[in-house]
Amino acid sequence: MQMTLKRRETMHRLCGKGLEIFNEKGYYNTSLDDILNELSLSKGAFYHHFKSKEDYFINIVQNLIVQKVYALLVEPLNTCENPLPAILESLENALEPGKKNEMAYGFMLNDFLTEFNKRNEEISNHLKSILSVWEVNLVSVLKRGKVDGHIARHVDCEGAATYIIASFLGMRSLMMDSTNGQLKYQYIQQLKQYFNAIAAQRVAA
Amino acid sequence: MQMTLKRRETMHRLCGKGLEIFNEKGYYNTSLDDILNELSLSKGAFYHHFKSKEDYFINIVQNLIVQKVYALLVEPLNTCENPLPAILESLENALEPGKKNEMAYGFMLNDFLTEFNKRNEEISNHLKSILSVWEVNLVSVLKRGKVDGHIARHVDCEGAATYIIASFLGMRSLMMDSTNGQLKYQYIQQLKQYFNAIAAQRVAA
DNA sequence: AAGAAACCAGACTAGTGGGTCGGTTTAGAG
DNA sequence: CTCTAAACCGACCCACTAGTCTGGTTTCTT
Repeated sequence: MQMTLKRRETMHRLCGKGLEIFNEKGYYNTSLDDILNELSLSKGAFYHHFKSKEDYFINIVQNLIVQKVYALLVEPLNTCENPLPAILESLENALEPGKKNEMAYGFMLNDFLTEFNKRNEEISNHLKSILSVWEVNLVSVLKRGKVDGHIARHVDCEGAATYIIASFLGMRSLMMDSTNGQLKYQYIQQLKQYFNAIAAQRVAA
Repeated sequence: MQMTLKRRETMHRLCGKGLEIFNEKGYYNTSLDDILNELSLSKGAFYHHFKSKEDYFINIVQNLIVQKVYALLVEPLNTCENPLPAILESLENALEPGKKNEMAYGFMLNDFLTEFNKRNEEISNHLKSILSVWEVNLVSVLKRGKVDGHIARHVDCEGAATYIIASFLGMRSLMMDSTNGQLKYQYIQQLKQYFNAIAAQRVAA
């Protein structure tokens, strides 16, 4: 099955570079040749592995993007401590500029969501389902926090999750330009204020 | 100078319909013919009035979009009361589905911002400057609220403004699909929580 | 060794969409 | 009524890009 290995390797290279360039320039503003030239591959190679540009991108979404969201935004939530600081840390980390040349700034979710929204329903649905996974996990973690007495009982966990996601996506829109260092700091600070408001009151005595 | 009137009228029709369709389908996903057909105008007519598609859109931004942002998000802030409810109301109103067929959902700012971000720096800058106007006004209103004792003294007004804008932009991303009625409600509720956190404590007695 | 299957090169097709250009209509001034 | 200039028309041009096709090369199987 050596051929399968070769296949996997080429597809992997294609997906990796694809995500990189799509993230950089946007999906519709990137031609296949842009990617192919960069990898010294040809149209023939590409269409041997993927049946269309759309199929290709869905592949990228379901492999690479899903993984990233899990690693950055879902798994860090599973600490047994107070969920609020855990959420805060995951968001802060996700907004971090990429180490070295890697994907930066909580990457792309908002960008792709917006780009495909009015253009390609199928891809749009894939992306939304990723968001949905994140949301579900956020909600469940918040609810657990309520049970554990870290979050006030009156809090609407679904609403809170939606709100957190919205603010995060919005920050990505604002951080697109260069002057960003303090934006992230400001965001985290204000989020803390909000978290204070939904945290259980620690009544001393 | 009747000709100038004719000119203005045609340009006005073009801009209005343009904003409508661009908002609906996105700028790059809308061809000039899409708009021209709708108005029964020709390429020739278009290029008689605008020097390019880009020039055309900048025109739309600087006339129509600026106006809408002012009307919906800036002017409502100028009440002499507590700024927090005023902000809340302006956001709620801006997220309202358009009456009749008008532009809906706090319209387009986030969408266009994202669409042009990696594509057209000039337009991108125009849009950012609109955001900036909103931000400046938010900050000044917040600061006034601090002076008037409605907002806690420790609050970072710039940070708060950024945060409010981010959450608003993010909501737009989330509200793109159909199931939205309660999203807005959730958002407003959570925003209230946040506002509670930054409001001056009313110590009774 | 030979044949098949996977892999890849690159010219070509077809469709799209921004922008151009010469000609035609319209409307207001004299 | 004429004459001019602005407004407008629409066929055409050109650059770009997703996707196809043919043919060649490598790699595995038997």
